[in-house]
Amino acid sequence: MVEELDKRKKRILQAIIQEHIISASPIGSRTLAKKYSLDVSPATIRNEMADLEDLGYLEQPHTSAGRIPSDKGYRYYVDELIRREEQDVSGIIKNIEDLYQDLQNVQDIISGMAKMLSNITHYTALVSEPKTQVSRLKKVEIMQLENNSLLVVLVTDTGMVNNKIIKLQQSLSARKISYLNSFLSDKLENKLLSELDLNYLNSLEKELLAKLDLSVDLFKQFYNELEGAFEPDGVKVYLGGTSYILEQPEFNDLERLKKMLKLLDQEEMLKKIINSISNQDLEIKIGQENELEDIKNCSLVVATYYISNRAVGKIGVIGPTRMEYPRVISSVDVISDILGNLISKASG
Amino acid sequence: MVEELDKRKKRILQAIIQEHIISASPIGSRTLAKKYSLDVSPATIRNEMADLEDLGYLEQPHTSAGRIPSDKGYRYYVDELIRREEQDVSGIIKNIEDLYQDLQNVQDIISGMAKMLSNITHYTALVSEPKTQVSRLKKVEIMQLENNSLLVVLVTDTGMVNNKIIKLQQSLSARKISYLNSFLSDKLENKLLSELDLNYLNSLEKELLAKLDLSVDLFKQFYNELEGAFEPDGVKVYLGGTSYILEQPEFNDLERLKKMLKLLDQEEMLKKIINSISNQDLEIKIGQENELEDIKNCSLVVATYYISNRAVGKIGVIGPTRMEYPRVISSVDVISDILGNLISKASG
DNA sequence: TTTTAGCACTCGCTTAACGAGAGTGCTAAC
DNA sequence: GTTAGCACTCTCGTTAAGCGAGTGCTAAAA
Repeated sequence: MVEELDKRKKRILQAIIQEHIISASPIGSRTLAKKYSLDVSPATIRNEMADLEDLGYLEQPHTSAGRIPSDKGYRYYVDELIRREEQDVSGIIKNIEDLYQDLQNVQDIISGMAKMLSNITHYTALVSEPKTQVSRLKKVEIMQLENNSLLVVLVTDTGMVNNKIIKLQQSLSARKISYLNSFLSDKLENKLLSELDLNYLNSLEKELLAKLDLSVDLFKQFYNELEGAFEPDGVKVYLGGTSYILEQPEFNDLERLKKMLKLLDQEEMLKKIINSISNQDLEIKIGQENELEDIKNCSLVVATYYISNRAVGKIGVIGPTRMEYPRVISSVDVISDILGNLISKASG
Repeated sequence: MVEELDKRKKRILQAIIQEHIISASPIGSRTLAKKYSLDVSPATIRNEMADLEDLGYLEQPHTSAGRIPSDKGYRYYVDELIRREEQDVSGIIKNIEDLYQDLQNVQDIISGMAKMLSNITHYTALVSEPKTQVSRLKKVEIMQLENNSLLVVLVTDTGMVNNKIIKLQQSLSARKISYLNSFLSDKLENKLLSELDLNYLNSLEKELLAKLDLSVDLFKQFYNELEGAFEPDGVKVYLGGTSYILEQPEFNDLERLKKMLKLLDQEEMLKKIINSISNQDLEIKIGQENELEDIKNCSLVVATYYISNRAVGKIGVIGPTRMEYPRVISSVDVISDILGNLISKASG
């Protein structure tokens, strides 16, 4: 399927894609001959272009228009024609990490990085929260707010803090609360959240009720929260720079624009999108390569970010297939690193 | 300025507005005569329409088009021509409160209500978090996470919970932490957040350092958080149903749509919008009545919501001046009540 | 005095026609 | 294998014509 192209074909394919990325319109043989020193006449280029079209790398919107790259063309470009390290964004970006140093709340860091990534790339950015399944519970604490309301605080080692106010019929003595805290700390802390399943929690409930005279109510609410707060599907997805899609000429069509914006408005959809990406360090999905019907005319560039060597979340951008891949790839790469670092530092 | 209109003029104005709200296009005399039983000929209606235009209630996009309502026309409609209680949405909405009963996190309640309001009205909804200045600090608690990191939890009586992980050079003994907690509880809890100014905090710092051997670091970080978390401008604004503006024909113009979406993409702007609304129970701003240049072609319907009788936040919708005012007004009214109730219960 | 019928006129919108421009594919010569 | 030349195709922007909805005015009717 992936034929080896001769040097001139490569050169021409690359030139067409680069030109198309800039102009967003079909590229003709004359333009190409003028702007790139290919040392052959337009007629020759035309022949080569016809070949590239036969091979599936180019498409013709209609007879007598120039050519545009196909998904396969972009794929070849990304895999073979660009050097990944080419772009040196690191210099510009180096100080971002310092800039965001004092954001110590994970949510703020994530939404900050979503904005940052979209600003750098000028595409819409997507970031998922750290996955809960691979997180450990670092701290469980119950505090009394008023006589019959408690605050439950849960902290994971990925820095996610979750809190809920629980209301009770009865009030609890300070002694009971303190017992409860040490009991829960003992049983829950440093456990993987995936270990805290219904079975385990039920057994805890029994054990606890045997020792302490408590309303069933409390524990039920408590583990509702635990389950709810950290359920796999509950992982939020943050968006940055939605309005950048407005700058893309491919969305000048009102219908397409509407479709896209509606899509980004549904959180369910964002979750699906980001979950459709495998756990590679950096994955690129071009057009039809996407499983989801609605984004088959888009490209995704998504990296996995790490907290203490665990792959916990994803960060990337979504845009038209005509995307500035080299710049975007470097940016996503760098920002994903920074994101991991910032969260690691913040969550100590 | 607000002339009294005779009965027929009122009737005609109302008919034009109602018709325009449905059709989104200029209304002519013939249409009006056909659809509404006004018992006069189109010619008569034309004369009346010309009068209404002279008085400023109607506008003509161009000669030989029908009339559309002016801002003044809508204002008259809202003030004089609709009965506020007319719409009975309460029935449909009654069970929303039950539905959301178990959402006990204030942020979730707010974003849930933003979505709900936008779904009911089919306009974009805006909701601001409870203002911090009028909130009391209900609970301050510092917990040890690891040797040199602490978790600070702040809870207000409006149910807002704020947490931050603080890193220190030294580690603190359990005794010190417990002392710190009772000290801070004593000095900070049940105070209005507006009272906790720099002066007060500085005096606390002195007092504390005198009694306890602490790194200056800790307290500095602590009150950075306190200041930061609850600063007036920090109040977030939640959006719901951005994509509903796509359904409005007035935004079928790509340029206008872009402008609007960019606007809603900037949180700063949303804050300005919602802060431009006075503290009335229900305020309606029609087109030019808005101070902000960018939304002079939009209408806002915004209600204040209350927690234990304090006006703490705002909830409303933004849409084209051609808005279904009666339905929107009732909806905003009802939902603002529900929002207040839900938060009160959750933070109770 | 108010209402109405009649009518000429205006304006926006849609459709069709047309020409310019860009680009192609093919053929034949280099 | 490469290139010049050329007829052909297709899009896009502009112009013109026709339609439809609606108006304002006048003069007659109520």
